[in-house]
Amino acid sequence: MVVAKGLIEEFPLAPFVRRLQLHSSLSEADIEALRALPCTIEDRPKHAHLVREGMETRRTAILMTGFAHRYRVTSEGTRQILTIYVQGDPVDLDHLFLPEADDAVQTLQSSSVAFVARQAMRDLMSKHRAIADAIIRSLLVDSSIFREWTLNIGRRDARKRIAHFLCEIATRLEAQGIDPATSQLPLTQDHIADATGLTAVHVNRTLSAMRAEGLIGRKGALVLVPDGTALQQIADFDPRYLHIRAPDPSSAVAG
Amino acid sequence: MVVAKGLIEEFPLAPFVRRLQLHSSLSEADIEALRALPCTIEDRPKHAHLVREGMETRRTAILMTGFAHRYRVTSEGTRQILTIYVQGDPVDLDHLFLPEADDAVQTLQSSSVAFVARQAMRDLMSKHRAIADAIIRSLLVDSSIFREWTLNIGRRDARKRIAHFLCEIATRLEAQGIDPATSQLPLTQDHIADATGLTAVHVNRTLSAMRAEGLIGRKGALVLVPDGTALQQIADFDPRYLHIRAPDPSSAVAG
DNA sequence: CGCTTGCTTGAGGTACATCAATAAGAGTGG
DNA sequence: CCACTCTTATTGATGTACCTCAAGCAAGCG
Repeated sequence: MVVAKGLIEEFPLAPFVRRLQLHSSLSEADIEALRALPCTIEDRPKHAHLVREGMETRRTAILMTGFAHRYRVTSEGTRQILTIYVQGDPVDLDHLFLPEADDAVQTLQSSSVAFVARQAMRDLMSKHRAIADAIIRSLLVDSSIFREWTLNIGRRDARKRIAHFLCEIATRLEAQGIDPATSQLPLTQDHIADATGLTAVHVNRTLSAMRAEGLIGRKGALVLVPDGTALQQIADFDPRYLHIRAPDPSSAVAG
Repeated sequence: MVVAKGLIEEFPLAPFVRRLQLHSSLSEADIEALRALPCTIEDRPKHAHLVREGMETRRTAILMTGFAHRYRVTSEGTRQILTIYVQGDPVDLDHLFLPEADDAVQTLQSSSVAFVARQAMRDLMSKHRAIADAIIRSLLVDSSIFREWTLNIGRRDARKRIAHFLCEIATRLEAQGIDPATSQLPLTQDHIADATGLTAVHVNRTLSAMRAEGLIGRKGALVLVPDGTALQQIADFDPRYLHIRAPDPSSAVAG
């Protein structure tokens, strides 16, 4: 049975499907199977933990709206943010295959989260080869992003690091159909510091300088500038590591 | 047909199987299938590229002996080493699922490499669920290691960073049945610098200090100290992120 | 041997951290 | 709608871990 476009828009996991389609092409049958995947949508407040270190989980979480971040903490208590999750991102696919979580995932603002039973997801993967591949590809892209962060923190100065970090988020939001120039990022300067391996004070000074040059938007709430070309140049940003493929018109989920 | 232990020792991909068993348990049938997997073993000299950025590959490489590293380079030409590969590590499983390589992999010393046709590996995965799971788990563990490097570089000082880096390699070598105290690591101080986000000069000074304290072995060729407990304490090293499970006696490949 | 590659050491500079205080929002309850 | 509190942003002064440049040395290797 073919599903009309209008209907597809409605189904709960649509942002997730869109996310998978960023890297993989799915047939109508695959999409239909994802549509039928049982899940529960729950709202979570700001700063809620979706995953905690050492936790064992029976279900896997997918971010439907809002933002979250994954982090680890040193024995001295300093935090390193490891990645930012945006709409449509599965946040803990690791748990489908690894027995215990090695880091924590926390919402950045009140968010809506889809939970899928671990076994249901695995069954789906074994029944639909293309979905299994799409999920593996999703893991690999995440992995590529982690590596880019290592490069970013290890080999770029504060200005470039922050610029690169912002470029990545903007690009990923855009790929998910969200305009980064209008949507405020719920990131404090502390978050940016912990994501880039800097201190909040230094992030503040660097951001001020960048704002003065018009590289990023207004003070207070962080807003990205409409045309990020200048920012990308500073950041040495090459989006290839995100592996976002040209949109495939034949299997579009979003209008 | 059951394979005698003695025979298993012989087969070419044994180090790879041992590596998979670090995280997954495989049945005799699975091991037999891996044993039958067609591959060619080739020797590569020091500094040979196994993967190059942008390259498209029909076959996937597994390190049988020796060492290699994965790296990226900024537009300014600075290098960041992203991970070290040791005996048994598959170095480019990404290519099984992603069309193009986003970083380069280079040997650190003359090494022996097994090449498996991309399609053969994928066929094996679809026929043997446990092997597919083992490979996915392998990807996830790699991913966890990348994240730990981000934490290491982002939130620890030079001394701890280097200590942590060395602890990781020692632990991974040990898990593969190699004694890190006797095997010399073919790492220059340049490599350590690029892996930890430091400069070679600073690595040199930090290593000297650590040697003076007896934390690591002799000058010249880098050798790890037999008992790395002190090093681990300094490094804030908790091996859980490596996800090495207790060895499973029922399916041991190595004696 | 000379040449290359990697290690070592010194002097001086700087990008970032730390500490500390103030200001500005943003939410909350009365 | 104000007063209160808590969080986040801002700014200044000072410190330091690490970088840069530069030179000398040791050792492997053709």
